[in-house]
Amino acid sequence: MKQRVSALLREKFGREVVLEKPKDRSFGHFATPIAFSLAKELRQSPMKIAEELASSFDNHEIFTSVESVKGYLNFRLSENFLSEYAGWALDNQDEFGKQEKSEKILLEFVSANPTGPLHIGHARGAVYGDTLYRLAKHLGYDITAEYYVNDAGNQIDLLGLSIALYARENIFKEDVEYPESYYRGEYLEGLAKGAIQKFGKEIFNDESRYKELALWAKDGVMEIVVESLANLNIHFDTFVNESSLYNDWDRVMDKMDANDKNAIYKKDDKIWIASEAKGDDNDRVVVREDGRPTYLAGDIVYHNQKFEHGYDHYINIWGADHHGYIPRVNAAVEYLGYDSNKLETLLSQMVSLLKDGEPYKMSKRAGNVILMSDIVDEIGPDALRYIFASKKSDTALEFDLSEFKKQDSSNPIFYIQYAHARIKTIISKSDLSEDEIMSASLKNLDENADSLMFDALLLPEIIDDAFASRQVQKLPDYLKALAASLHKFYYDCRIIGTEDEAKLLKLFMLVGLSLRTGLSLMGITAKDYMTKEED
RNA sequence: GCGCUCGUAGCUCAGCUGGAUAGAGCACUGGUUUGCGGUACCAGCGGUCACAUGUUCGAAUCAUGUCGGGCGCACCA
Repeated sequence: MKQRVSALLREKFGREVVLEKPKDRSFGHFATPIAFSLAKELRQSPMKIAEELASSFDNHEIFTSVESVKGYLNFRLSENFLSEYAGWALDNQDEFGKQEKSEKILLEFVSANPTGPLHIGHARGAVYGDTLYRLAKHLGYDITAEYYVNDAGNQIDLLGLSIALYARENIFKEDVEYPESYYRGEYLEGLAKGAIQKFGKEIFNDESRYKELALWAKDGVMEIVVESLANLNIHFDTFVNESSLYNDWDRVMDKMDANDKNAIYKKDDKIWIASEAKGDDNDRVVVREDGRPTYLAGDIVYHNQKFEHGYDHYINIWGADHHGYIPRVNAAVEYLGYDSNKLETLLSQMVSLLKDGEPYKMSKRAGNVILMSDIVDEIGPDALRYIFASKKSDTALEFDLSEFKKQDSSNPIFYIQYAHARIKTIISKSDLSEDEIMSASLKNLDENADSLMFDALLLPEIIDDAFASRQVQKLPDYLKALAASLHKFYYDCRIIGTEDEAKLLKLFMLVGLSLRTGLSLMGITAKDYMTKEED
């Protein structure tokens, strides 16, 4: 809708036109301050220019009126245009808001180490990534969701050690001495018991076998991770194991060297990448004195593999504490001969939780972290997804769990669901059949109904904008506002038994379509009725 | 110290490709249809958009600086 108007104006004026939604709907559906920018070039007052422009739109098929007010140009869409568009949307519900973008995108997110269950910070990146993924799919992008499994390095050794320590202390009741860092948490119990069955209990007393133990256990951890993500309706297309990459390292080094003979050099018996020349603060070690590649080496191979698969665009979602890492990866990408502008790294910031105004306590049982699955148990997957999708991902966030447990309008996810349920309920309450409703005309609506219809039809451009700007929160913001419009309309206007019953119900179906489509893009299933929870 | 980032109502946050009186929820105060789920709706209260300077017809939005908070600054991952 907006694209249509915007394209039309671009053609008419021969330039990009800033199109905005007026704060007050009485000004019209869209507005532009173009006259202000033209004023300087034309050396005329903005008011005069706006008036002239407005009158040039006489008898236009899309607009019923184009008015100039204080230098703004306000457009009101014709009811023909709006009602036809609404009718099309209802006839083609699966197509509503879809586009046919053709880019191939690789989206990497979560990528938490396979050493323990996901915590609340991971959940944010997971929800953010999955929402982007759903938006992109809807827009027609060929997008792949990928999880990078860091199944190599120290943390894997630590996993083996941690399981052994857990088993020796808690199962065999030995006195054990804990090192400075190790993993803790309830999940170790299942792994320890599984390991006894698989290997026998001797393995816990043989340090040389801890690696073997860890390599087996990481798959079990990944199962826990994948399952907890599935509970949030999040799924991945591909998993890439870090451990599988290192045998490609020599080839990748040669590739960088071939592209730029200064890319890789030896110093102090170590191999370095000259990342400083590409904007990093320092050069970085990629192979240690003893020949073991660093983590960065793995990531270089991984990104080389990504680019060799030939996507048009790459998106990484990382925890904000990794932001200092961006320049060195970009440097490597360039040394590999690829355009680092195609690699976009988005950050997901920290989360702190409150419950009834007090800081949420980390549980000892979980290992002094807040487990994602505990929060899901507490407020449900829908509320969790809503919270993380509704806040800008790259700024720190604090939220209170209790707000999302309430069963009333103060809880946004409840509020939106209730709007959808209201629509379903009233339609089932009406004596009219679906055919009768669908054949009604959406013309001659009063101002409030027209406004509601317009709001419902905005969904496609919200989707487009939310993905293009990577600002996923625009979608929940919109849904909340649409739900508010619906509730208000419902309150103000009687529907059943009036002569406009059919057309108003059709309007409601349209609103329901937008709500349902929007929710599904957030990985949330719309409810047809609300049940009151007793606790 | 350097880099990134944030600073908007008592609280949690939107708004930031510069544009018409600065928005929402919570909290607080008061109200609502002899009707479709009051699990809703309305109104009031509350802001020098951290501060300063600059650019502009116009700045919460852009630039520079100051102050304050967070994060990062490994051959860990």
